[in-house]
This record gives sequence, structure tokens and C-alpha cells, in this order.
Amino acid sequence: MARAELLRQQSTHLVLAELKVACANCNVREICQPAGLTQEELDQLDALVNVRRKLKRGDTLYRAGEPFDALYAVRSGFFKARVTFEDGRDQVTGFSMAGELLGMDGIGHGTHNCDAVALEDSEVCSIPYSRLEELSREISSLQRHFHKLMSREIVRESGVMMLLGAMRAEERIAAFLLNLSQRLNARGYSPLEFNLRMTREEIGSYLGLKLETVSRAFSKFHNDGLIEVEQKFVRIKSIEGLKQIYAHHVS
Amino acid sequence: MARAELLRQQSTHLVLAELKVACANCNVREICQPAGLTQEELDQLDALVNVRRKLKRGDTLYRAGEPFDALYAVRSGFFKARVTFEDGRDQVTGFSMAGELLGMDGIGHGTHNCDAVALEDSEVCSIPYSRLEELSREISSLQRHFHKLMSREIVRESGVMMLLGAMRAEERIAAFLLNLSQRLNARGYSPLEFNLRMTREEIGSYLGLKLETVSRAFSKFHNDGLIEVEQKFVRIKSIEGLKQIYAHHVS
DNA sequence: CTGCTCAATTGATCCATGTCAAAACACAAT
DNA sequence: ATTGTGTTTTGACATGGATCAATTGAGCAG
Repeated sequence: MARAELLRQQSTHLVLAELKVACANCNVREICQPAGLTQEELDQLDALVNVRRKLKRGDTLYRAGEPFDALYAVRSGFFKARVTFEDGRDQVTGFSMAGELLGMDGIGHGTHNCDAVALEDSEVCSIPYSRLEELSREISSLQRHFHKLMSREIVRESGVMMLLGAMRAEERIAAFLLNLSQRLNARGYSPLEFNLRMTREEIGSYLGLKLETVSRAFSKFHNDGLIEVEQKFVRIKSIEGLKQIYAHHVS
Repeated sequence: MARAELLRQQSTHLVLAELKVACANCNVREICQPAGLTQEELDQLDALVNVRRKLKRGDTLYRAGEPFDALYAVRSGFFKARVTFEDGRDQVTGFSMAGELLGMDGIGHGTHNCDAVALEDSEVCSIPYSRLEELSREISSLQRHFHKLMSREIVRESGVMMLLGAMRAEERIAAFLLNLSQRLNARGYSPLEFNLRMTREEIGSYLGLKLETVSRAFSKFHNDGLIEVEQKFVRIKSIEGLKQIYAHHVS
């Protein structure tokens, strides 16, 4: 093994050790910290979330068909979930940012249903599912919290069905930008200026559109003064304007 | 109160009493009977699933915005789930038949996210959510089973996203028929002959298509000898033919 | 800096599905 | 049977977004 490689690994170990902080101090509170836990319960939770894993851009966290045994809390970075069809067609079914939970699709049949791919260098905490089950039998607020997260995923997906089934291209893209903005805001980032982590093609796949259509919509919103776009950078200049894109629909 | 009305109510009570059978004997096993329960656990389950409710065609089991407090197991009949938009547009997000579970969308935010409407006279068992939570802390196979059902709903929805985002009209409709056929089969009904409970418009809404497009696809499949359709009646003549509709896609 | 590759933009054209309209049909109430 | 209402089918036409193609730009390796 090359000396540089060895050094890199050692330094990685060092970094991992530093990052092995308690869940109680984790900035990704929403997942692993349902309100109202005792100190003892917090310690149990800490023991549950045992492994932290780093991924480079392009790495897959898991693939469709692989056995399921853990959920993943995104600590930093950005992921896409992708379902592939028999004939090779695929579709992006969601994007996950820091503070969100990944992998709940695997519980139902014991194998993952989609690929989770890092869109930038990322870090996750893995949460062994069998231990989550045990612990949530003991800590009812954890149980309740976990059920809520599953249910919200169901609701999120029916929102996407609405996008895909009932909205036109520009409405979908306006809704996409607003959703991204709102989630970034909830995580403490600027809701008005951000860098897209995904390509136009990935946005298109998620929204059931071709990349050219996504690009054209961005250009149109830009010309209409609703946003500024330059490559991956987006600045939203009029939240209201974007909302009107799909509010102003006449049926 | 009119005499006829009184009589009707009394007779309803009678029917309810008759139907108050134990979960152990219920034909809707998949929901309320995770494998391997002891007699005591079965009795507990029995007490959990307390209220049976009858709905006439067109009745809503619950509406978006109403407080959530129970899940519903469909004992007989057929439902659609529908999400309505601010501007009045709506979309069917799913169909549920006997043996399936309804209402998991409500857990996340404590209010229902969609309307559940009976498409024919139906009967459901209501399962108070707070008691389901309690009981699933005690009976781990119930807990596991419930988690699976939630997860499968997530997987189902990402399948629909695939339909809506990546498949063409005829592919969507072929997939829809095959899915219906497979679910009917799992419930012990004929997978090759059945009556649709929903209109072309409802199918279209679910699949992101207009009713005319649905009708044309049915006619085309009929002419191609894949199915027979006459109004609501469908006979599938070639499962393989339907599968090839979306397998034969060249990308 | 140069060349390479991949992402994004923009224009021109095409086509799958939507839209509009009319007729046939089914079912329920009277 | 008659009438009314909602569903389905079918045809003619319109259009939003896909497709095809060319160009520009960004990021990266050498």
C-alpha cells in the first residue's frame, strides 16, 4: 500500500473519531431526537446509532435488491433515490439532504427497493433496524416519532404523484424550487440562494420531464425576473411569483 | 324520528352484531393477523379492532384535514384515495380493496392528507391508532407487521411515480390492469375477469391521463385481442400480451 | 494554456396526448 | 316506456413537451 494512501486512511480514522459525537450534540436533531427523552434514553439512542459512514460523490449508499438492515440519517451531503426498471429506464424518486432519513423503502420486503446515490461527498449515520425496533418498543416517543417519519414519506410521495399527474412542466419546476427552498430553510440554510446538487437531467427525471424542458423553464423564470440561475447556482427573487405559477392555473 | 328510520337503525344494529366476529376468523387476515400470535395476543388484537363501519357508495370514510385517530382495514368493498389541490384540481392517489389498510397518511401530521371515498358499498374495521401503538410495543410481530405495511405503501407509491414519470399512456394502463389483476388474485378473486369499480375518469386521474385516453387504450387492447372490455367488465385474454406492452419499450 | 468531457442552453420540428364535440349507451327515477 | 343524468366511445383538431441537433460553457487532467 502506498504511503500516501496509508496516511490518508489514518487521517480518515482521526476525523471519524472526532465526529463520533453523541446524538445529543448532533446537528441532525430531527431524526434521532424525539422530544422529551430522559438521559438514560438518550444514552440508549446513542448506542443505537453506531456507525458513521462517509461517501464520496457518486458512491451508492445501497442498491435496489440488496438486503435491508439499517436506516440512514444524512448528517451532511445530498442524495438521490433512484428506481430502475427492467428495461433500463430509471426514475429519480427523491432527493435527501442533511437531517433527512433514508432507507424506509427496505422494511417492507427486506430488500432495498431503490438505489441511494450521493450527489456530493456525504456522511450518514446508520441505524440498525432491528435495534431501532427493539428500542422503539421501550421508548414510546421514539416509536411515535419513527411512525411519523414513515407516514410523512408516504405523504411526500403522494405530493409527488400530484406533481407528476396533475401539473404542467413549469408548475412542477416552480413547486420543486419552492420545496427545495423550504427544506433548506428548515435546516438553517438560506432559502433564497443555494447551489443545486443535481443536474438538469436528474431534476427532469424526478419531475417526469426532459432535461431540455427543465432548462427552458429555468431560463423563462430567469427572464421573468423570478429567479437568477447560473449553472448550479440559484437565487430566488420572488417566492410569490413562483407560487403564482401554479396558483394561477385556470381549470 | 320516522318509524322506517328506526327500523332501519335497529336492523343495522343487528347486522353489526352478527359481523362482530373475532379477528381470528376474519377473512381479511393480512392486516390484523401477523403470524405466530398466541391466543392471548389474538384476544388483545380482537379488542383493538373494535368498531366496524359500513359505508354506502359515495360516502367518505375520512376527509383531508380531519383529525386522524384510526386506521381502517377494508373488510369488503372498494375505495379511492384522493388529494385535492388549492385550486380545485384533484388526483386519485390510490385504490384500496378488501384486505388492504387505509389511513396511514394521517400519522405524520395528525390530520388526514387525503379523502377516502367508497366506490361501492363497503365495510371497514377501524383500528384506533393510539391503541395500535400500545399493542405493537407489546407484540413485536405486530409491530414488525405494521412497519412492513407502512413501508410497502412507500414502495407502492414510488411505483406509481415510475408509472407517472417514465411510462407512456398505454404502458400505464397495461400496468394498471396487471396490478389490479394481481391484487384480485391475491385476495382469492379471479385475476382474469373482474368488474372495475371506478370510472375511466378515476383511472385517468390515477394514471395522469384524460378519460378519453384511457378509453382509447382499452379499445386498442380490445382490438388487439389482449382484453375484452364492456363498460366496467374486463376479461384479460393475454397477461403476456399486456406485459409486453411495457416490456417491449425501446429506449 | 490545451484539449477533453460532460452539462447546459437554445432553436427547429414532431408527435403523443389533451381538448372539444357529438353520439351511443347504461342506469335510475317516475 | 319515458325522461334525465352520467359514462363511455369515437372523431377531428390543437398543443405542450419530446426529440433532434448545434453551440456554448465549465471543470478537470495533463
